[in-house]
Amino acid sequence: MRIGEIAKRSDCDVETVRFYEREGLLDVPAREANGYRRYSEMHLVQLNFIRHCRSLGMGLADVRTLRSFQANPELACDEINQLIDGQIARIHQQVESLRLLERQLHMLRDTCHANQKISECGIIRNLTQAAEGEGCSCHPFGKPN
Amino acid sequence: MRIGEIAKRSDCDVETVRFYEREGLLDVPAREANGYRRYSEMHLVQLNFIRHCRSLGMGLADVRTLRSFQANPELACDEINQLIDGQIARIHQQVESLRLLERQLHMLRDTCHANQKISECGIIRNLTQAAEGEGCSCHPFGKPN
DNA sequence: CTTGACCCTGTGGTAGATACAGGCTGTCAA
DNA sequence: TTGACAGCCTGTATCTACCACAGGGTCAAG
Repeated sequence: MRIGEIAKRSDCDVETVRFYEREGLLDVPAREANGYRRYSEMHLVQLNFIRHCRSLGMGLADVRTLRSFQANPELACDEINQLIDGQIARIHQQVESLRLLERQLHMLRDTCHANQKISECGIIRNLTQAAEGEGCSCHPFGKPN
Repeated sequence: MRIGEIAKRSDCDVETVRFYEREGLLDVPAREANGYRRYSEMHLVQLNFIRHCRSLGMGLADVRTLRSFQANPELACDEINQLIDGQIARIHQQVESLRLLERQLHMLRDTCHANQKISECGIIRNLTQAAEGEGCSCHPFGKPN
């Protein structure tokens, strides 16, 4: 199949397929006489594997690692477990900080309900006061990373 | 104060301060005779405001918008509410999809506990099978964005 | 007089794509 | 036959929000 078809069948962009090839994640395909890429079913499996890992939030470096593990089936799978555990920890961490963020935003939002002038807007006042180090009426803000 | 001090007092990097200036988020400071940037307390408030918004997960475009609102206190604050509401929706969305992701990763992790060979590893098998379109023993995987 | 901590500009890199520019190939209809 | 249009090619630039240099200037202390 050609690049347009494999892209459609794996639900991603044509440019993304070429990008994965450049990155060494997807095997280099054969070429037709006119220079067009010619993909096999194996490429489709590879591409779906990559997209699946990406949908689990893994970075391309992790995908590369998993693919090399696949290529060496005699190795022990401790490293795979570690990789997945690391991924779980990262995601958990992200969830926690985003939930905190969500609560902070709700509190901020509650400081302004009515349609009033900006000079009286609780949100702007809140954000500005925090910036002036005068504390904040709705919560103790965290520092950016 | 000089750039090193304002950076330290707003808990960010010197390069980041120059970056905000280039991006037009932080007012251009005066210069000393030797060319060094000279900041006032006003700049510190501006910088803290930016860092505070960033800590709430807002993008620099939103910060720019908020700063322009600050500069026009006679406007109604409907737009500010919309901006914050949009931010809340984005964060909520992110939390939800990450929580789903976390559950999926836990299920995936549960398919491999023992120290065994990769050829028998449930994780690799799971990821590969999903890629082959044979379904997945632990859950229905979502597609990447 | 040298060391070391600052500061300057400018450029390039990160992740994971996305979006062209500019050009070739292939197929269909008028 | 000609023209339109979709699809493919390479290569480069763009995006976010910075971080990390290189290569150089400035300044106070020892």
